[in-house]
Amino acid sequence: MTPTRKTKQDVVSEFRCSEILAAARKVFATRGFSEATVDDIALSAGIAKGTVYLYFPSKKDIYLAALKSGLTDLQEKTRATMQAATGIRAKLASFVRTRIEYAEANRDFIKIYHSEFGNLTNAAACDSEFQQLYLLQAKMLENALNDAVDAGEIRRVRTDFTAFIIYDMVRGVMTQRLLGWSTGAMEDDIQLLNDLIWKGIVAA
Amino acid sequence: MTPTRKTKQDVVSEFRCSEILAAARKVFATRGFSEATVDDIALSAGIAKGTVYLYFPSKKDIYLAALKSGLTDLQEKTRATMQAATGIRAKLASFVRTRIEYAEANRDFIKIYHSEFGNLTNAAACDSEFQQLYLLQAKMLENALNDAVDAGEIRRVRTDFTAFIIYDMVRGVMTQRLLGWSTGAMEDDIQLLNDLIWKGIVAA
Amino acid sequence: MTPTRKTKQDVVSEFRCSEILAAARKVFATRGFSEATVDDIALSAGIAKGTVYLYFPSKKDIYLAALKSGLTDLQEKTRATMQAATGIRAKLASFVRTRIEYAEANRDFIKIYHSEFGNLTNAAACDSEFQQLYLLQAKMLENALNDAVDAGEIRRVRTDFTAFIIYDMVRGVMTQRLLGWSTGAMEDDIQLLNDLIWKGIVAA
Amino acid sequence: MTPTRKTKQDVVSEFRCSEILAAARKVFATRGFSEATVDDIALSAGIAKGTVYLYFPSKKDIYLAALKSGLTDLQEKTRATMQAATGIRAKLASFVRTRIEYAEANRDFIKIYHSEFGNLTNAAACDSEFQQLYLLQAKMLENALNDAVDAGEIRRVRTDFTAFIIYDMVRGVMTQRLLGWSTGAMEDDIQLLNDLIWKGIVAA
DNA sequence: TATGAATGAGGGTTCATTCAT
DNA sequence: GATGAATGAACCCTCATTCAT
Repeated sequence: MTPTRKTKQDVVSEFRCSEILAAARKVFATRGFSEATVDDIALSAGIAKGTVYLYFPSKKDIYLAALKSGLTDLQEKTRATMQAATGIRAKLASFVRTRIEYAEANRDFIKIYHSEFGNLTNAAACDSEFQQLYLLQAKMLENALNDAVDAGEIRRVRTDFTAFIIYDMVRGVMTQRLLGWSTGAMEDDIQLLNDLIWKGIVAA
Repeated sequence: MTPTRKTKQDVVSEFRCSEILAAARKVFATRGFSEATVDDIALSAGIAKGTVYLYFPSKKDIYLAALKSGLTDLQEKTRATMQAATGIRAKLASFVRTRIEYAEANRDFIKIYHSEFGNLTNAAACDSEFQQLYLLQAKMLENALNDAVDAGEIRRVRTDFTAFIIYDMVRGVMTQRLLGWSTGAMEDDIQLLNDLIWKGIVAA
Repeated sequence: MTPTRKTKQDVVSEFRCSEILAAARKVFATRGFSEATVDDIALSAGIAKGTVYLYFPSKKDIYLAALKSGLTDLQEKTRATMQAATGIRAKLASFVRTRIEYAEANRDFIKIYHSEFGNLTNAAACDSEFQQLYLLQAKMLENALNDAVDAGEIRRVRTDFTAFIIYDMVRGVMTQRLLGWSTGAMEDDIQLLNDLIWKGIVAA
Repeated sequence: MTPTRKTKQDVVSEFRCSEILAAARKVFATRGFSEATVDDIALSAGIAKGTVYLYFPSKKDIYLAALKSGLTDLQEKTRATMQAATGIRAKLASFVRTRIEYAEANRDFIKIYHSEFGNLTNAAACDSEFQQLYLLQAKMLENALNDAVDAGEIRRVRTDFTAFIIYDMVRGVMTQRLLGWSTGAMEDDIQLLNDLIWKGIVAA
């Protein structure tokens, strides 16, 4: 009936791809790109090495696909929840909560994500599309901040700069929690982070 | 009791080491650890590959030494300026300024530093002493915050958590500037960052 | 005694075989044995890779079959036209014309043929039946030459040696024409080659 | 004294290169390019695989170097003896003798040479400089023939075509002898070949 | 019979490390 | 100490062959 029906082949193929990507995320998260071998990934996915190459043309492509799929997913979830929220305070809270919850549920991806972010200054990454994907994350915040400034909700600040800083605050909390450095419950961390973003360090 | 007088050999040896480390920082910053070769480093240092191994037992050790020396340096400079400052606001401002100025002057090191920080969750880094070195950075902040809370300078917050967040805000600005993403002058960035740390996003 | 009647299966099977061999000749001629993949051949034959293995047990066997079928064909055509000719001069002319025309019409096969001939000294080819097939080609010439010597048509020479040389002269012209190195029309080349075989270089 | 004195390094380096090339010729002659492995060559040269890559950037380059050095050598020897000979008959005899003796003394190289010649029609070889090197061989003959025609020593023929044919006659004899197909002594083969080139098949 | 996804052995190449000079 | 040639382990990727459907 529906014209774009997936064939059984497509379903199997997609399944294999996602299996490989899941295995890849685990391996890359543990070993990093360079230390990970394609054999590791294949083994972890329970398939033979050659099979991996039926679905991805190179190790680098596996890595990028793993990164991109997670990045797109996170990006979309963030966008959706921010859009659903009303007012800058709620929007910022949505940004914070969505991402910290996502990190909790996708630890392997977040490790790769942050690792790659740390390497953003390498020659290899500089001309890649990934800088753009990263910038996009901050841009969402910036747009929300711009609207809030226009609406008089918050004071006038350099919104691009502020957006990055909020982005980094959230990233830092993700890392703390990933490494088990945070002593608090996730809800406490979220609330405190919201608080700091909103009120700053100083006493009210 | 003979004081630890440096022999001429020691001086030459130290000089070679620092030359190699400087070259290594440049190479690692450009290529990343895995893509960098010992030949690259030797070439950049103007010596032969074998000579490198007279001063460092392995490539990994060069990397760690480059990281450690920079980290210790940054740590010490931060500590000193914070100690010289009076009051939490001044201390935080010292933390911010010292680090952002350091990043501006030591771009190669900061690239390695941030790259490694991104990989902190890798198996390789997990059991290393480097987690401790990173934690130490935040600990300085935490201590200052604790003092300030005790003195009633700022409201009572989870100081460990807050310290990390401030640390990450500063790290984020370093990255922005390193990548040329920041549109402002360094002084403006420093001031705005101080402002945001102190007052938060919302209008005062 | 039932004659060897071909079943429908046999016909289909033979057809598939010849299709695969035709595709194989094209691919092997273009890429050479090692660079050609079974996938290339299957694709060129318009069938799936697995299907190839229903008709040939291995890549090497496809190659040998392609070589052998062409070789047998060429051999038979050469034999027939030489037999039909009367007198050594006419027989040699038949040999020359048949082969050069065949090369013109079966470029793919000739490429493989000459390539394999060049590899005749390789360990792989040495113990094969192909040396015999090659020798057979020259043997036809040798027999004709022997008859001519016996009949007093030509002077007494080492006919085995001479046969090889004539064989090589023809092969050389095939190659020239295949590579587009010959500046003349085919008929001119044939005539001149006959001339040189018969009269040698020196002026009559 | 002489400014372009070879350092010891250079001598050792050249020696290694020639050792590797000698080993490569043996291996390539036995197995052919594709079946030969770099390990085979290294083993045959008595060095480690990695060492090969200190002297040649790739397997292909080893092959081409082996081919080129032999080809240049053969070319130069042929040129020199032809130049020293007076009259077309002597020049042709020089061409024949030089090459057949060379083949006898450099069997490994000749195997590669003829194998490569057989592959000349492959896509890979078509745009290479090697076609030119091959053409050069025939060109020497062609020039000599042109001079002879001008001097009235021989009848007027298409000298380019004739040159190729003589070239192929010699090549054929080389192959015969390499394969042990020739029943005669080398001197006999040389004389008979000269004879056939000069007088043709027919009785004088 | 036909398919094409899956396999895994094999090879070219790199590069950290060693060691004779 | 300084050198850089030599080593060989390790890894990415290819592709002939198999086999479940």
